[in-house]
Amino acid sequence: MELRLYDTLTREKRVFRPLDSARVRMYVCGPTVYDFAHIGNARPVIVFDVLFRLLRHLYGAKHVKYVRNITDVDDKINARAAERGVPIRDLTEETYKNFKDDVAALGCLEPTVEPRATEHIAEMKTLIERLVESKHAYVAEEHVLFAVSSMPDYGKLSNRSLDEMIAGARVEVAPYKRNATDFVLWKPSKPGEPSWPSPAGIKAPGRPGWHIECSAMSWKHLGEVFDIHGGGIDLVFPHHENEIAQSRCAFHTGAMANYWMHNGFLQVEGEKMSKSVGNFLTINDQLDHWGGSVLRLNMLKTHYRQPIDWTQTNLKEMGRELTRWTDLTQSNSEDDQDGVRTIVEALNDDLNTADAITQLRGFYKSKNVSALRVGMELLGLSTDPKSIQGRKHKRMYVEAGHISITGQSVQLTIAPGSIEKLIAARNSARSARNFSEADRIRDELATMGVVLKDSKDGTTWELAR
RNA sequence: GGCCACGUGGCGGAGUGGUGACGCAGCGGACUGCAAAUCCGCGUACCCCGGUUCAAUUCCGGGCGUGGCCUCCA
Repeated sequence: MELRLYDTLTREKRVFRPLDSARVRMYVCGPTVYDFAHIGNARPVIVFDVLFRLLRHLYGAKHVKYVRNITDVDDKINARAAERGVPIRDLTEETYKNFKDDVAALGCLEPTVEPRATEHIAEMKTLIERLVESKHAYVAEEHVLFAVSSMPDYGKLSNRSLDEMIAGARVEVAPYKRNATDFVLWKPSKPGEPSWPSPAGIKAPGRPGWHIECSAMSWKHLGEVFDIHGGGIDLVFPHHENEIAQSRCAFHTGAMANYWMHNGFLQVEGEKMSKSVGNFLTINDQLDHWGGSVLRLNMLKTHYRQPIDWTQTNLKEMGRELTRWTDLTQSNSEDDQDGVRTIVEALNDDLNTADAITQLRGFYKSKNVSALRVGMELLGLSTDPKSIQGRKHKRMYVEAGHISITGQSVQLTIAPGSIEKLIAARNSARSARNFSEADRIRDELATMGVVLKDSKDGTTWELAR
């Protein structure tokens, strides 16, 4: 089956055909760097990482360009920097670094380019000048505004008409706007706010509006029209709608991107995630409790367009399932391309990761080690057993006769040699049918986190999960 | 209020106009001194009401519920 993707604009699954198969181009809206990214932010990052991996597989790694921007100029950033009394640049750099660490822990490849808004002011101004020249934008009170009425099919992506939007407008309309739905391309900066010389003959220094940066960065790195544009479903309106308006009107094209993909929202324990409810989960915090692969698997077990409920129960379940898989992948195996083919087949159907995971379960059940391993790798899931536990959880691993510990240092209460001695003692008690002594030793080991497994080939042990 | 999604067994979660995916839990069994782990087996679900159809969980309409957007939030 060929790759088919659901396109928000046409509201249907369509066979994916890149404009240029030697250069598949994808743009995804990245974070605004003012605070730790939350678990909801992780969804598009993971989902589009899977798509990136799939496209690399289908078209070759060198033929796919994935651009994910960093928004480092924004009112929330200004506010947070002022609140903390730190320079804006320090805040955005620190936050970006944290984001990068989080995303790497989630098993995501780095995008081909990670452009920053502040490094594309020139491109934004060029776009704004063009829009003003072609009467798609106008200057009013030192702002530049996009004239929505200049674009007949504005609203197509979010499927809303101008009349509806005007009727439904709940915000008070700024007096300098010609039309209630016109949006800001450039606005004046107050003293202390980041500012640049303004375009369109405006004397006062200013800064860009929210939407123009993505039009500028996608243009710079991918061209006027490209293949895929992705992001969270909440960005459909107004952000993506406005990006389309800016780019299409600036370049006089019929489309900005050929496929618009949007991931669904996430809830936490059945409730909307919000700081006031107190269930606001950052990626960083979740990584304390779970390895990145567990978070990733938990995210991918639901199709990307479906809503997802982020719960402890599910995370536990995924942690256990992943443990079984990673344990199995430690055994030797021959290369097996069936695994890749099967997973690609599942993903080709609009990135059906849930089905892909079902296929992995089949590989596990049939003990197809190689297929399981390559399948997991294609989904970006680590096959390393150490990737299960979070940073705060200590787990010991027995490797080549040594015990190694992940996470912070722990007090070793027993050495591997002593474990062997206790097992021997227990086994002699068992052969003497002294089961109370045998069970006592087993319990003693259990309190140290050592779990015994009796098989006909003898007794083995592992650390409690 | 307007627009848009979603509603599947105890839980999670695919999918389909007509043979009950898959995982967890649960139950039964094998193995075991007993466990643990593992393996085998077991489940007639598709929010409600209409309509279309030989046949609907799947299509259409209405209702209810949940969520999202309409305020620079993935």
